[in-house]
Order: sequence, then structure tokens, then C-alpha cells
Amino acid sequence: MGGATGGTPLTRHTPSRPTPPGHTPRSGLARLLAGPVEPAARGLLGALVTAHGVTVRLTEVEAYSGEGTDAASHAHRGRTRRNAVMFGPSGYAYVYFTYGMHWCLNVVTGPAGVASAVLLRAGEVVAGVEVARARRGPAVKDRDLARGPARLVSALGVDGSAYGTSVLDGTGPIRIAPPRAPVDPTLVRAGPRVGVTGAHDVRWRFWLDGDPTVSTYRRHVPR
DNA sequence: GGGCCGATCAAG
DNA sequence: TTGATCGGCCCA
Repeated sequence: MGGATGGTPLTRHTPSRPTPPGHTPRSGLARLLAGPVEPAARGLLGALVTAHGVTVRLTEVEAYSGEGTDAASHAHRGRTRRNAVMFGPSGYAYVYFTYGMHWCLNVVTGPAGVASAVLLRAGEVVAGVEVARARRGPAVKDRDLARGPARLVSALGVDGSAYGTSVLDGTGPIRIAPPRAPVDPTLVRAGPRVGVTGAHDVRWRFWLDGDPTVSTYRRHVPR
């Protein structure tokens, strides 16, 4: 997006006014998550996810849209106990259990009532490598420590107890911070989402081209 | 209440 | 390529 949006005033001298009661000042990341899910997903590439002594730099994510609009989304059929957090405000963790053994982590995006989220699929462990290896296994190669959504969650030591906690304000076990350095936009690739039956034209999987920690693409296997 | 299938992973 | 393993959700 760095396009020529001409109307931005050059001198944006924001006065340091006191925060109105009940209004939380929003970081750039918080604003990003509050907006549409696709730019939010793209913007999470390179972001730093920290939990339980491990930090992962995200290299692969997927966007999922809301109720009735995206057949691949857990929110597609409406609000349930499991997906309820997706219907709330942005910046909270949607953690779900799948295949009888794995946890996966999403970040809720968009305003309350819009049930969109970004699945964190893979990343590079940039801090706490030994802690991550202790969780994942001694023989696991560095690049594989968080290569895949369930592996990433496992490396971070996250499980269902993080459901519904904030990833922005430090009140929960997970913290997400913006990229240390901006991601080179020419490295961002987009393609169909992993394990999704239909909607092959929806290219909402985003990854950093050439990064060894990006998971291998697997199409959904029908019957 | 029963049955099917999944935003997966690791081993063969 | 396949088995593990179980919660969510649909249907009866």
C-alpha cells in the first residue's frame, strides 16, 4: 500500500492532549488490527509474537473473514461458544483446538460484530530458541521450530487458556509488537489458504518469499 | 445421541 | 500416504 495518497498533511503535529476517559490510545499495530482483515494480515508479517519466553517473527499468516462471507472461516455459520471471541473487538486471541491434538492461534481483527481474524501460520524463532526446542523436541531443526500453525503455538507454549486474552496490552500471556524493521513489500507473496476446500480464488495466505520457516503448502484433500 | 470431519503433524 | 485423537457442529 505505500501509494500516493495525496491528502496527508506533512506537518502532523499531534498535540499531546490527555487521553479522554474510556479511550485507549492506539498504537499503529492496534489500528492495523482494527481495520480490514487483508491489510491486517499483510501487516502482521514480520511482527514479533512473544509468549512464555519465546519470540517468533511471523513469516506466514492467513486471513479469515466474517460471518456469511467466507465459507472457510470458523465464523461463517454464525456465533458459537467456540468462535465467540471473533465477534468481539480486535486485538484478542482466538485459540482453537483441532484434530484432537493441536492448538492454533488467531488474532481477531476488525470492529466488534465483524468476525474476522488472522491465523498465525509460521515464523522464525528469534529469541528463546532453547526454550522453544525444549517444547518441540531436541532433534527439531531451528527452521522447523515454528514452521506451521500448531508448531508455532507449541513453540510459544500457548494453549486454550490464552483464549480471549489481549495480544496488545500485556494483560495476557501473548504480546505482539510491530516489525523491528519494515518488511520489504516485494517479498510478500499471496496464495490460496492451506487446507481450505473451496475458495481457491481467494488468495488470503501471505508469506515472505524465500524464508525457510514458511510452511509447505498443502491443498485440502477431499475424501 | 450419533456420526462425520477438521485452518495438523510426524512417522513410514 | 496414513494414523492419531477429540471437540464442534450437523442431522436425526
